[in-house]
Amino acid sequence: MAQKSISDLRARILSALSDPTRLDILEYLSEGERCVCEIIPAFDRSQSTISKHLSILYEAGIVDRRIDGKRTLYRIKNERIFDLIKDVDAIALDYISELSHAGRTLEELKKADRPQGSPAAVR
Amino acid sequence: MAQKSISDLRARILSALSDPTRLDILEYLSEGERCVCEIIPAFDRSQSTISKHLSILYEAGIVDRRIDGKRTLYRIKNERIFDLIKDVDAIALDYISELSHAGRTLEELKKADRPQGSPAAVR
DNA sequence: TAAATATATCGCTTTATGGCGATATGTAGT
DNA sequence: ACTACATATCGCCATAAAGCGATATATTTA
Repeated sequence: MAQKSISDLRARILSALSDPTRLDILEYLSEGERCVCEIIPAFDRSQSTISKHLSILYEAGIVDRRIDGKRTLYRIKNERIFDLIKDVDAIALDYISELSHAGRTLEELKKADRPQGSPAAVR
Repeated sequence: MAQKSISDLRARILSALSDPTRLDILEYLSEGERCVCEIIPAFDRSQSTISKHLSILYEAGIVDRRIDGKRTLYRIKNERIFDLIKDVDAIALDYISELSHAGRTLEELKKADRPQGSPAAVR
């Protein structure tokens, strides 16, 4: 059988994190458990695309899910994912300060980049 | 112009990290600055492939490089990359313990997965 | 049980990625 | 200037990934 190295495992998790939409979904889920029906309208992507992204995050062990009636609820599995993202930002900051990206700071980028609407009640 | 979000920037860095060979290169560089001519023989990949991987790490702002005579020396730019990898491991550990991957632990995987030779002096 | 709702999966297209050998570029030594 | 060495880049191929609409599956409500 194919020997799976720790680097393969790490790369699998990091691949799951290497997409902007999935990173946005994780930030969205940082506010708490949400059903797919709430996540879809918060992003400018088709239902099938969002479902796929959620599956990828699930299979990488980054989020967990449970079924409640006809809904499926997703949640962050390990809060440490946000520490990881902070480390990414620290590296991004090096990058930005170096290139002086039109004077934009990481904070400015953060503000300019929220998903299209906050979690709303779903009846 | 295309608006670059913080998620795009994060994804760019995370994409650079989402390959096992590049992760191995980073571990190799954790021991200190190394020239390409040392890195190549430590990995089972062609010269062009290693050079490409190094460029990807460089362009993502993860490693830095300097030219010394006919050599190019690469080094880790921000040690925080290793904190990031520790966070990945914490998530990987969840994943492993859950699936009980044939009883293998992360530590066992680490031991089984070293590059093929330690940095050696290059004259 | 029929209709509505929620989600996952399939099939497809387009684009990105990793790999390689060959070639180009640049530096050092002869 | 010529040769060897070190590294980057090019062109190509094979595979993976992201996107979508259509369809399948499961659950609730009528």
